Amino acid sequence: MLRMRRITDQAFIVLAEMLREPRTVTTARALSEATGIPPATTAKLLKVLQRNQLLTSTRGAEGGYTIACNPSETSILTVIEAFEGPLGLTECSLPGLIGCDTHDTCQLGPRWPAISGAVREALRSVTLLDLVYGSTPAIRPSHVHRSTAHG
Amino acid sequence: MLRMRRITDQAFIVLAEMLREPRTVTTARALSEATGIPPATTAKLLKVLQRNQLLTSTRGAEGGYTIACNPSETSILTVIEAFEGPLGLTECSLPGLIGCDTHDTCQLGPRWPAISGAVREALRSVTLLDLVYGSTPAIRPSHVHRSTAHG
DNA sequence: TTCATTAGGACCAAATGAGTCCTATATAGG
DNA sequence: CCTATATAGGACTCATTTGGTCCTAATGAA
Repeated sequence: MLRMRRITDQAFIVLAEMLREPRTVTTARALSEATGIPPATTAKLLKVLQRNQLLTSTRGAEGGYTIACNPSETSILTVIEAFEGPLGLTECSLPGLIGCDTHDTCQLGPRWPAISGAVREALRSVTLLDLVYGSTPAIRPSHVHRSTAHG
Repeated sequence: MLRMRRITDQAFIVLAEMLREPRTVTTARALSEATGIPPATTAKLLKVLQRNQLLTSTRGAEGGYTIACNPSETSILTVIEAFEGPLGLTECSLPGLIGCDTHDTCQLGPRWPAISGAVREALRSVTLLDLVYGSTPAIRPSHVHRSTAHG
């Protein structure tokens, strides 16, 4: 399903903080203090990022976390899917899922994957670097409407 | 926040069912039976659609619901926002919201709205008609990758 | 050995969500 | 005017999810 929980949001905040000094080893505690996110939550979220190869970790004294990915090549979709699982708009559109409860009666099977694909693409087109230092517009103007809705 | 609950999914199923015979008045009960969605849930969801001007309702005997929008001009974003509220990727990016808890420390304020905009645009580009009878590709090929992820 | 630090769970309380149900209101038809 | 049929709008319940905490094991530097 299409969702983004608070912890994913917090992961971006932590990543943004880490990207201020890439290559540096930072402890969970330090990141918690820098961002204001509760220590235990910060620790939990860092483990997820580590398990998904976005960070490397070193245990023990002088240990901590380091950015393990190239921020200009890592899309925010990667981060989102690390926390939320594969992004689909509905249960039906999840890859590998054959059918949901109402699958036999429902009419809208075939289109969802295309729509999910479009959303996925929008998220894939934004890198971590864009997110933090939004210099290059990774999103082409034609996709972004600055007009009415979120003015 | 970015999310889509089951009830929104079910709303699309109900809408798809109604679109088979636009202009017809259908009762909640009939729609429930046709789709397999529990009657009370169907009723609830129809009320939301009605309140958002996507359907018109007639009370009393011979009453029911009718499609009130042009399916080829109504985007699925309209339906999603009817149920989920304004679509934003994070709390920060919600229009009108000044700041979240971590706002002062967090680095990624300015970019979120653009990203949300891109997702919103992807959803806005698909109409109800596309969804049900997916004839015209409302999503331009460049946005839809058919390749790896949801094969 | 000791202390700092991550790994990986189990655990809990609060919030959220799906689904139900009840009462009020409106309408067609006899 | 009465009755049966529908929607309107909530309140309510139960299960699940989620944010957050905590505990124990493993690891590494000094």
